[in-house]
Amino acid sequence: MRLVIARCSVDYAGRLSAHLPLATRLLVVKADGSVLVHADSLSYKPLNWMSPPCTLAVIEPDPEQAEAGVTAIWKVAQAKTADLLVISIHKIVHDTSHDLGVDPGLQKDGVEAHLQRLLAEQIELLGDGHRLVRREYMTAIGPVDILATDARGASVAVEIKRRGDIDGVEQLTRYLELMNRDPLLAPVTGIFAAQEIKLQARTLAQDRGIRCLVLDYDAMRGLDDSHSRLF
Amino acid sequence: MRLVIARCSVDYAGRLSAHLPLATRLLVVKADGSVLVHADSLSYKPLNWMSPPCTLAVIEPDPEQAEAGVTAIWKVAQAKTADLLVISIHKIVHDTSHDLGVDPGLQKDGVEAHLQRLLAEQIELLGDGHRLVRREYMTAIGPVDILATDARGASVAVEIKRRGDIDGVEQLTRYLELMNRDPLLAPVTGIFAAQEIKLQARTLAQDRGIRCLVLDYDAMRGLDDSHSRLF
DNA sequence: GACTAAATTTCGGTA
DNA sequence: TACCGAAGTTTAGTC
Repeated sequence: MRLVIARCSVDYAGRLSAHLPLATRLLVVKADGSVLVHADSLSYKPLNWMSPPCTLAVIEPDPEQAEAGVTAIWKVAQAKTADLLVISIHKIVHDTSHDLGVDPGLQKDGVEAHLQRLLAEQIELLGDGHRLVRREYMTAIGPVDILATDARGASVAVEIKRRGDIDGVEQLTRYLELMNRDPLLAPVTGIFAAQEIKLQARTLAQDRGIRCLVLDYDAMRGLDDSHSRLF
Repeated sequence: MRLVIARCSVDYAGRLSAHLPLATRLLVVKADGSVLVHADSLSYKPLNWMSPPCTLAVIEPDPEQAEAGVTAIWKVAQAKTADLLVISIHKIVHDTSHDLGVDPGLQKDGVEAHLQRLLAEQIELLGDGHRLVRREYMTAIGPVDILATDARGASVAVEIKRRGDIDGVEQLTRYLELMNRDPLLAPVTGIFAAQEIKLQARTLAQDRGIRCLVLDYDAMRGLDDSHSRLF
């Protein structure tokens, strides 16, 4: 990610035409090539931007532009459409680059990861006497969201979804088949936990002996002490 | 505007709850207090943000949080609603502040400023023999968008709007009254130019002897050589 | 100032 | 993959 603070004017031509007069603004060039133009106030939305995929070309100003004080021109072109963003830079005040790496669980994370953490903390929601073994229990075909034990000490594998669909039941079924081959774990029973469980998924789960558990996100959030400690 | 690159986790509670796991991200604190959390990819939209009016408080982590590696906690609270954004900072990689000043014509500008520039370049659109005197001609009550002369050398004041409304006619009327008191300028006639002129505005203008001119933005843009030079 | 409709809408889920 | 609808919607224009 490259951060530039520069005195510049901006022209955008695409689905609409827009022009921003000369002023000092923040220019952000992200790793995927997208460009954001931000002012120092008014909302989270950039004044102008270019969405990926796009390419940035830095070109020299022509004599007339140079005469007007332009030191460099950034041309940001959309790869798929004809959209074009032109930033005429007069003076660069700040220019740094940073390697941020890939953001983890960018969208997958959110409610589902939160639900997993909450259920791990409130493991008794699975039933009296249940105890947490660990979250993200690794198997050969991927991590099981939660591994626990029931009141009798038998293993319980929990698959968590925001919306409980057939796919989730199939996924849990694969885990259970694999885990039940492990003599140290077997017998392993399954719990399919979600905020909302579709009828087809519920039917399939019950047919396979998998218990269904509907999670009340708001109630769980209210009980979460680490949450109430933060807020 | 303050730019911080930090390894952090983020929690938001408001109209929804969201959690972002630990990762390196860009934090932008704008002059109006608003805060943006950006990742290094995927769209112009921040991962999380807080809209103004809001207040930022930096607090010390409690022992348990410090043990987990948290060095500082930013609490960003919305002034009007109960929305709260909590950024748990583990490590600050970069931290700079910059005075950007107020962005000029933030929304007023856009098409209108572009129209003004285009009309100044294509002053013959006012009629044969017209010549540009200057843009943003200063008067005691504010700048007239364009001052020109007609074929006979008489002064012409032009008020430009994107959408021609009653207000714009009133504004031009005030300028004309003032300018016609100046013996060096008088007599000054008025032209009300806009992409679209409302019937009421047109009627009022004609009643006051002000000529109406509908501008074809796309056609003017196509004729603008500085525009075709940029794009 | 409240309401309505568009947005360079974006973003997610569903068929 | 295309369509449909919500969004922490935001934003601009109308009444």
